[in-house]
Order: sequence, then structure tokens, then C-alpha cells
Amino acid sequence: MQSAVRRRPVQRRSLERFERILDSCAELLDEVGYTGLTTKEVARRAQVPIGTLYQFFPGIEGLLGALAERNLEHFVDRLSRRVEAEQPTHVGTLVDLAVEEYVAMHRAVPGFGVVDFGAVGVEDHDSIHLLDDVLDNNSAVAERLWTLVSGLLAAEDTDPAHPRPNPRLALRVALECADAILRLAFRTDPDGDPVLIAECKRLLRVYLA
Amino acid sequence: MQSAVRRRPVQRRSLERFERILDSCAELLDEVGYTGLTTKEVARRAQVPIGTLYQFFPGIEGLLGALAERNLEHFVDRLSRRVEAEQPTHVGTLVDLAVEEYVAMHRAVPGFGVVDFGAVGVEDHDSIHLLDDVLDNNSAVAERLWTLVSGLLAAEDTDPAHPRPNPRLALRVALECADAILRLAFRTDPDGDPVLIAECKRLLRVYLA
DNA sequence: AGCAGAACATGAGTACTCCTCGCCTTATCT
DNA sequence: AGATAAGGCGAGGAGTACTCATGTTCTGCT
Repeated sequence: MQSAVRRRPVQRRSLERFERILDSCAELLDEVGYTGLTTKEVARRAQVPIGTLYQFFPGIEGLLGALAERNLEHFVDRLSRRVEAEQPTHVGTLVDLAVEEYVAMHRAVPGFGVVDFGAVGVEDHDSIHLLDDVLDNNSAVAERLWTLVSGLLAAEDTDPAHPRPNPRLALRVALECADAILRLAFRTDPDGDPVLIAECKRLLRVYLA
Repeated sequence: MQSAVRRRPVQRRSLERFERILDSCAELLDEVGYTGLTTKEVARRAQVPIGTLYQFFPGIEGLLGALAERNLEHFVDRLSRRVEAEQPTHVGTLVDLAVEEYVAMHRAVPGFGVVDFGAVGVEDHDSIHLLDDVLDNNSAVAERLWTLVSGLLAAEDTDPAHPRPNPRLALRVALECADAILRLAFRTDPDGDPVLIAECKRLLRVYLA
């Protein structure tokens, strides 16, 4: 079991190339889609020889994994910032924030609609699990979000007779659903179907209440 | 825009081969996964030369599409039968039936865990939409299920002051979620994590109520 | 029965793809 | 300055998806 990258660059020039490869990959994903992606074209776009690409990434899967990792980092950053700024006091408002940030990234970040946080070529056989060893990708996302929501989830548990049975599980499930619905929203409408986005928020609120 | 098959066999021998190709494809999916699948190996398994495979299917995508189509047909059949047998009177019980049938197929039908009803290489670029021209795969499923659930959904609308806003949309969303959660359940546990399966039912009941 | 045309069968070959590996250059450290 | 590590490179090996020209078998029709 290995990471999504083979060798992380340490010198400045190669670090730039590393990022350029990821950027080109993301752009190409938007243009030709997942199955149309080729390492050769990514390398050409990034203006690096093919060998250099394979210095950093173990292959096309790893490349996508690294992109997903970057996306997740980006997302958690943005969400943390907003949570800190707005200090939501209910699960409902937190949900809205999270959905909005996801939508914003979908619109702004190249390739995000295709790779998301790592749900492309779901390989169960012997391939690497991109973000984490044991957990699958969205579970990794759930873990990262846990610190942001666990407080609120516990605080809102107003009825001590019926405590929330398993908040971690609920978060995990909610995430999976949100991912699915929002993907659908962007499949339906390139800008994200507003009706579906609203419905996503509604479902999450109802479920997590 | 084309169907998932290129030429549908009419003579008996070739019809057997057609089915054998799909069966081999399904088996192989379980063994080597989506990215490990090759047309050559499918053909070898099915004991047909490679050219014959391409007589029927426009390529690997089409092959998977045809498999998904068959799965959907199979699923709708099973569910219709159970609905007719048990005559559920509440949305909740109908949900349970649907989830149980889905789980049963996951356990019994080779390849079902990988292709589902068609959510593998989601191609947005220029590839065929497997089950339908305009809608995506799960939307096609939703349409097929609509006749089974529309009656119940309307009948349970007990509060005329707040009618259910858009039952078709709700079904569409519910389906997307169910698919996501149940896939997760089978990723976690080869037999389908019972906790997640139960949670899936719970979410659907809450959401559709 | 004889025949036209449709359906079916075949696999070598073309045009890709991913990825490796040996050899080279440049940077960093002591 | 010398040694060690990091970075750079692209032709080519191994393997894939898919085509197509050529041949065979079936089916319906007169």
C-alpha cells in the first residue's frame, strides 16, 4: 500500500512542475473526461517529458489520487475558514455552509466535477486506496470533517432520552448522500441545478435532525 | 447517440453467444475489477473471437451499458413481483422491499456490485449515455420505478395543507442516495454492512415521509 | 429446390496506450 | 572540491481497443 505520489519534489523547479502536472490533469479532465485522459497528453500540456510525470506519480490512478487529495485539502481549508467566520450554532446552518462551499468549488476548481475527492475509478481489487490506507475516500473526508461538526452534533442532542445513536455513522452517510445528490445536480446543469442543491440541503437537515 | 448494443442477435446461436459475453463480463468484473477488465479476456472467457464481441457491442463501454440494462430489467422484475405479492400500503414498507431486493441482487448477481445500473465510467464528454438518451442512468431507473411508487406517494399525502412538493424529484433524489449508501455498505462489508443497510432504510423513510 | 440477401464468424493488423529503465545533468551538502 | 542525492529525459517494450476484408451459414421467397 502506497501513497498517491511516488516522490515528492523538494527543489523549487520540480515543485513547480509537480503542480503544473496536476493543473494540466485537472484541465484535461474537464475537456476530455476521465476515460479520455492520457498521461502523454497531461505531460505535453504541463510541458514535461513523460518520464518526469512518472517520477512523481505512480501512474494515472495516482495522479488522480493526488488531485483528489489537493481538492480535499482545499475544501477543508475553505470550510474551516467559513465556519470560523460565521460560527454556526445549528447543524442546519453548518450543512448549508458545507453545501455552498462544495458548490463553489465545483464551479471554480477545474476537474473537481470529475474527481471530486476521489471517487473516479473505484478499484476494489488491488489498487491503492487513494487518500487513505483502510478507509475509502469519502470516509477520509468524513474524518477530516468530524472535528468541525462533532461539537454541534453533540450540543444539539436536546432529548437525553433518545440520544443520537451514532453521529459518526450519520456523518458518513450524510456525506455519501450529499456527494451523490450534488454530483447529480451538476450532471443535470453545468452550473448546478439550484432545485437539487436546495433539496440536498433539505435532506441533510432532515436526516441529521 | 446510440444504444449500448451495436447489433442485437436474432439467430439462436448468436443469441447464446451474446448472453455468454455478458455473463463473462459480469464474472470478470467481480474478479479483476473495472480497470482490470479487457475485451480480449471477456472474449476468451465467453469462447468467442474478439471480432464477434465487437459485432454486438460498440466497445467496452457499451458492453458495460448492456450489462447495466440487463441488471435494471432484472431488478424491476423482481421488485414488481414482490410488490404484487405483498401489496405494501405505506411508503416505508415499499422502501424496505426495494432495499432488500437491491441487497439480494448485490449478493446473487455477478458484477452487480461494480456496474450497478450503470454508474461506472461516468462519461460526460461525448460517449453514449448508456440506458437512455437524455437522462442519466439512475434517472432511467427512477422512471421505471415511478409507476410502482407514485400511487403510494400520492395516497400518503395526508396533510392537504402541505402537499408533497415534487414527488418525482424526491424519488430521483432518494434513489441517488440509496445507491450511494448501499454501495458504501458493500464496500465496507462484502455481504453488505447490516448497520448501513438499516440506516439506508431509515434515511429513505425519513426523507420520503 | 434454388437462390438472393441478410446475418454471422474470424483474427491478423493498426494505432493507439501505459509505464520502465538506463543514462545523463543539475543541485545540495560537508 | 568531491560526493551524494535529486532531477531530467524519451525511445521502446508490453499490452490494449477496435477495424475490416474475407469468408461462411442461415432464412425467406418464388
